[in-house]
Amino acid sequence: MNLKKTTRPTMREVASLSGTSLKTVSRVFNSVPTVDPILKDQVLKAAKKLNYVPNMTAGSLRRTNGKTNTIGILLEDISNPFSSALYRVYENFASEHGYMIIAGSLDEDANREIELVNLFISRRVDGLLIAPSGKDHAYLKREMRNGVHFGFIDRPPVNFSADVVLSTNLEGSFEAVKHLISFGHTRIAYLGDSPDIYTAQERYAGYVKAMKDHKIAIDPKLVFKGFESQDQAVASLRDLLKSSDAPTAIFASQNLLTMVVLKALSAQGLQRKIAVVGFDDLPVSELLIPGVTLVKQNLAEIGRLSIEALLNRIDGDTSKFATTVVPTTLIPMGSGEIKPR
Amino acid sequence: MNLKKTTRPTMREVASLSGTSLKTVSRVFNSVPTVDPILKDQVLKAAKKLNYVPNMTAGSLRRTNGKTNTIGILLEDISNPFSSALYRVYENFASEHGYMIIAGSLDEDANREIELVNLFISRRVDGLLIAPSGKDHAYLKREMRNGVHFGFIDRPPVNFSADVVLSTNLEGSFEAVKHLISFGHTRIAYLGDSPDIYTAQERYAGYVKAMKDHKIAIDPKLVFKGFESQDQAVASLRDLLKSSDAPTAIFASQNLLTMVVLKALSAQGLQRKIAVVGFDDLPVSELLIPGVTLVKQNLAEIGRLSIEALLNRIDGDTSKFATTVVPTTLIPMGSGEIKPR
DNA sequence: CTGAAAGCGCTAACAC
DNA sequence: GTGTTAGCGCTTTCAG
Repeated sequence: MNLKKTTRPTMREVASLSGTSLKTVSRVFNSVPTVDPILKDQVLKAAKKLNYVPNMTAGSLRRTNGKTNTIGILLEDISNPFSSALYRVYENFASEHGYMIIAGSLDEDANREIELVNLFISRRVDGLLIAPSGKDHAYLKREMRNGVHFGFIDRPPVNFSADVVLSTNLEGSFEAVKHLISFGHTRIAYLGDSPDIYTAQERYAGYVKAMKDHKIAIDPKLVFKGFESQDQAVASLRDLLKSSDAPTAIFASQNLLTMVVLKALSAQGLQRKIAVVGFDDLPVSELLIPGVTLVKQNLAEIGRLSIEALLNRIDGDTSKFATTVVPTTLIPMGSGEIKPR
Repeated sequence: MNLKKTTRPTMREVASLSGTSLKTVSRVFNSVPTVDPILKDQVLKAAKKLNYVPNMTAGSLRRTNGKTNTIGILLEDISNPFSSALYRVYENFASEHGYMIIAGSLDEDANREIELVNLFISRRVDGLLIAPSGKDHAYLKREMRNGVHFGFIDRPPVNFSADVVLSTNLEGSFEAVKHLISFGHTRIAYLGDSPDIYTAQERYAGYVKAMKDHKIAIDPKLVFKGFESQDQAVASLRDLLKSSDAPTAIFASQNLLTMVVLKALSAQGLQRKIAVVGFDDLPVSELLIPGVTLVKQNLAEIGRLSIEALLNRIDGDTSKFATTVVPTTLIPMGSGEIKPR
């Protein structure tokens, strides 16, 4: 086996081919204006001939501020539309501002969060944007002291301070349930994730508040938090719909759960009988009959605000940390406007 | 303004705190087995105390093979389910094998492809996996000579040789159209992307072959290639459905187009009258009534095969480049089994 | 089994 | 305006 030393050209080789010095080549590639146009031309020609591409990682090693122009993004699951839409916002923004993104999926695993934070720090990211799975972020304090910048999205950090961008989870749920109540419903089921999860807590609180505000007692038989699996959710819902306790309306506090509800209803031919409002966007919701009334988060705005704040921090902004709340929007499409029988 | 020299600890500091040498610390963090357990312990303690995280980018600078353990992925659009599903396959595989992924979206832009290839090479990726937008990949030859490895997915490269993983585009379309024919259809519309795009060409060829095999003449009025926009597609389709030339079945060769078809049909109450088969998966297709018959690509397999091949190349595999074809699967769900009136 | 010296490709500092 | 020297944080020799 021969050593496979990469034959990729270096700045030094460009320098010697162009008859200039290493430093002049460096100046040319860093767009330093005070370079003789003639030399610059020679350098560029030599670089082209050798197919030279600067080594950014070597550069940032010596660079004063040590910046790598890389930011790490930790999302729930990049294959899910919520995360991938955010990813795309970050990708576009980063690319416009000369940054590169590295991203990873956490899958609600607190250990994975710590692993990926370390992995990304070993690549010396300038900052990290996190939709957290962990329940304690004190471990990030040391990293922050070491110069890494942080921003949180979707859920706030615990035992740690940083910029945060959230949706109006409570208010959005409140609005959804109030919407159902305004059509005459009182038996409104709630489907949500485990109360471990911040957003699930908030959304449940919105449901409770709407019910209380309208003096409607909450029937515990209509409240579901944290199914074990999608199949179990479908089964529970099927049983509920067949029972004499069946609700006349359902609030599904998350897109996968909305899907479960829609499947269960259409399996029993109830999609025009029982009202549904879902939290989060749903692909092709407008193709369904009736259309699905949804409370949508403004992902473009969440993405923009969070990365803007992070890049400002990296650029030296030392103002107080801020929590920004981005409004959700209820969009009536039919399923949420069905009246009780 | 004070210099914000990052105070992040270095190997040297860990060495001096642990009373060992730089090299011993290096050995510990590289899991070299021949280190005195006592020294190792001291090093680990010191590292923990200082919150030391090794700098991988500095390491790969000096490392013999120059490997960065990073691979770049160029996809069509990470916010689209096809790309994000692939991304997730790569993320998992890479993470299991000690690699990191950096990814970007091309949006059918050939220049963006070149830009991102250069950007990723400036980060010294070990290899690049590309779902290409460009129509000429001769420019990659120099990079390959410089030691970068390449793999292509979804579409083959042009004027360049590398490993390729494709779906059975032609065969999948052929099967879809044959399926419609078997239910008695002869007026079958084709909706596809611009023939510039490899997959669109292949899928159209599958349509043509199925029609020819069954001696059905193709009516040019039923063939649509490359709409300008989604709105234009909806409008064209609406006009067609109202005209006397209306088809009895539609083959939509891509998921966005399938959505357009379903919208147009449901707007006119035709979803139970006109048969539809779509290429590619469609989120929540099973919620629709009727269910949507689809030709699905095996993304998990495409992802696995392509990254496996790439990592093998990086590890020194110099065997002949291979093109691997992954079968599609037709899944009857209702919409494709409607008979002509 | 351990450590000192050299140097990866680049930028910073300071001459010239 | 340009070049030289040093050195970023690490791994590689190679000598102990």
